[in-house]
Amino acid sequence: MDSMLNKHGIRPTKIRRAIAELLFDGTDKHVSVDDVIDLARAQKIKTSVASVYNTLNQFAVAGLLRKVTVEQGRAFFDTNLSEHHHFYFEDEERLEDIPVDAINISGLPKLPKGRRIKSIDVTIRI
Amino acid sequence: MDSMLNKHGIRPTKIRRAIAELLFDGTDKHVSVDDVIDLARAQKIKTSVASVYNTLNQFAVAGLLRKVTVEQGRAFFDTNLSEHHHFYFEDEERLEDIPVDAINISGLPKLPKGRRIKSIDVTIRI
DNA sequence: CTAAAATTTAGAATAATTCTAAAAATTATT
DNA sequence: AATAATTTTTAGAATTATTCTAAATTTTAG
Repeated sequence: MDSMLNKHGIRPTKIRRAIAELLFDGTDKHVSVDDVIDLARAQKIKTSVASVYNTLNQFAVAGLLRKVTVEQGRAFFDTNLSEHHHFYFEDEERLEDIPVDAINISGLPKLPKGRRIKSIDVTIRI
Repeated sequence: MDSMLNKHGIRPTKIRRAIAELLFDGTDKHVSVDDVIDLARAQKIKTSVASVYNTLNQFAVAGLLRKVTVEQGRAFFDTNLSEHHHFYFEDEERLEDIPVDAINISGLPKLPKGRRIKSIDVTIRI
């Protein structure tokens, strides 16, 4: 786990390691800040709201998580870093991955001068 | 303007008419709540923050506006109701339309049981 | 082992939005 | 038109998610 953090330029500390272990267990997840606070509490990890925010945002900036915004208000953090899309279940306020090859996108528009693509987000609201 | 509101099941009142006139002038716009408050102030329309929120949300539910969420925090309301996609200029916090035929999407994934598509949102962050 | 630097934290601050309940406007009824 | 009933608007309080602050703690470096 430390080498994973190091590889992304993040110093492994106790809470970063603990949160990384909650999240990177090999399964794809879409967690909110509250989800992580609950998970941490369940594992008796003593931490603070501010630290969870700090850590998740650091992970996102470092490329360990993908931040997904589908609604004003709550942000989700996605542990699946490979290219993919999302279903958003509006009534359940829940995301689900769509494999990249389930949607075929071709012919991107020309970009405004001096711009490059940071990401392409496809969300199907259902 | 009244007939437009009536057609969408919205009773035309003074502020609804005033906000509708600010927004539906034939040009496509992406406005935030603050933008509308500023526009209204510039036109000497006397209204309140709560009313702008109420009105924009009513318009969105009624299908007169499309609510677009690209960042946690601020919501945008899009006056372009025809099918299209968006560039999001992250540094400027600004949206720009992408014509529907500039991106070719084919082969949608199968939906979970009992679900139907409410919308497909494609955002290219640049 | 100690000093310096970085991280964590509790609680305050902020920002966008929603809620509340009273006032005003609109619509319906006489 | 006058009055009653209903709907809308509003100011300000409340809520929610998030960020900030500055002190305490942990981690790293010497």
